[in-house]
Amino acid sequence: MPRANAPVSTSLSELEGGVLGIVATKPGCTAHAIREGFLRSRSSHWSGSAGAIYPLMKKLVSRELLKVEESPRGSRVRRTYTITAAGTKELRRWLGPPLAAWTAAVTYDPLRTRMYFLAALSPAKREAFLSDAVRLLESEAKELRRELREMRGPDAFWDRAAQEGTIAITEARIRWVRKTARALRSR
Amino acid sequence: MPRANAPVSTSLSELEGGVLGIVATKPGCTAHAIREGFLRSRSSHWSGSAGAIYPLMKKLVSRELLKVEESPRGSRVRRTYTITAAGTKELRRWLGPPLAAWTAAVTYDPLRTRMYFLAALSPAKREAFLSDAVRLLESEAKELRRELREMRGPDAFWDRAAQEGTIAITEARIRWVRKTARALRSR
DNA sequence: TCCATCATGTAAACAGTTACATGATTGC
DNA sequence: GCAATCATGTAACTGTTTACATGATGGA
Repeated sequence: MPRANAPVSTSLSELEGGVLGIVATKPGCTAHAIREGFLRSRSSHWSGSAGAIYPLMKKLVSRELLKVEESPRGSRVRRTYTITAAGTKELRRWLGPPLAAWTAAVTYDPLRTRMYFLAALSPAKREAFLSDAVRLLESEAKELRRELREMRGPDAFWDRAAQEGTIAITEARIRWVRKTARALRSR
Repeated sequence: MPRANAPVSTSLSELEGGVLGIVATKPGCTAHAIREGFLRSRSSHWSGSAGAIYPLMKKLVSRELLKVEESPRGSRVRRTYTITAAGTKELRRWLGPPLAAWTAAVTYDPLRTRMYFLAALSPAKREAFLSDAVRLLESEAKELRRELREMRGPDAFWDRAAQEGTIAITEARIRWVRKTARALRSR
């Protein structure tokens, strides 16, 4: 049985919340611009694939969380999006407070997942794994710091705050891998 | 057109690598036991749903990365798994070195995702968001430290190392949110 | 005898990726 | 005129979740 038209208040998924947030901060943006944001992001979590974004925009419009303005562009249409009052309400609900406990839970880290199983490698490979990890993390941190330096102006307060989070966590990962390497050598 | 039987060397997905690693460290385990591990884990990344694990075990057996032993249990069969030589090889390849750059990339953090959009909240709600986040992160850290204390013995070296990673990152998140709250107040 | 736990699985739905396909606009 | 970029979309596929369904074993 298909669910009745627009169940109104199923809570937002992470991608939906993120897209709604982007539109809220960049009113009048296109789906393409939203994609670009995901594509440029250093997080590998979402690809920003067209197949994810375009259908999602339609869905958010049909749920009346976004409104769309269509301007003709030859045989095509250019669509720009703005958040509605209902959309802002849903965005705020998604943001919290209150925050769901899982939002603070341990996050997925492919390096950590692999760490559990390093016993399967030879001692030499383990060392190489750890130094490889440090090298990659350091280049990541460097790039993140460079990005931070380019975020200027009072409007960028929350962007900078978030970026400082990525840096803090990357630096914590570096210290952690280094510490593990030391512990391994002095075992 | 279905792809030709067992393409042998498509590289492992994260879940496949993880399952292979678990079987390598717990030879003779059941699919059920692997599920339990995911279900108990504090990371919300995988649910450990039966619909993910059971078909995956079959796939890994058909790729000859795992071998299965079947023992009758009434009208059912109990299946225990062991890693094969080919499985160990694939596991090592998945673990690295060399590590792919994306394994060190910024990880997904629902708190950070929300942080980008806090301008959409009232000042009071922002403060509440941040203190809520700290509270949740601290209870997470406490639980993680408790788990660490229970990991004893020389066999648990890598489990402890990974757990120390979760703690280090959670503590970094706490400092980051606290710092953001301070910056916000003195803006 | 009954309950908790161990154990195995499937079917439908869903979210997101990959790969493809196309057109419009702007600047050189 | 041509290339880069802006822009919109679809179809097939894949990997997961959700929800359901069932049976065996061991201990109180």
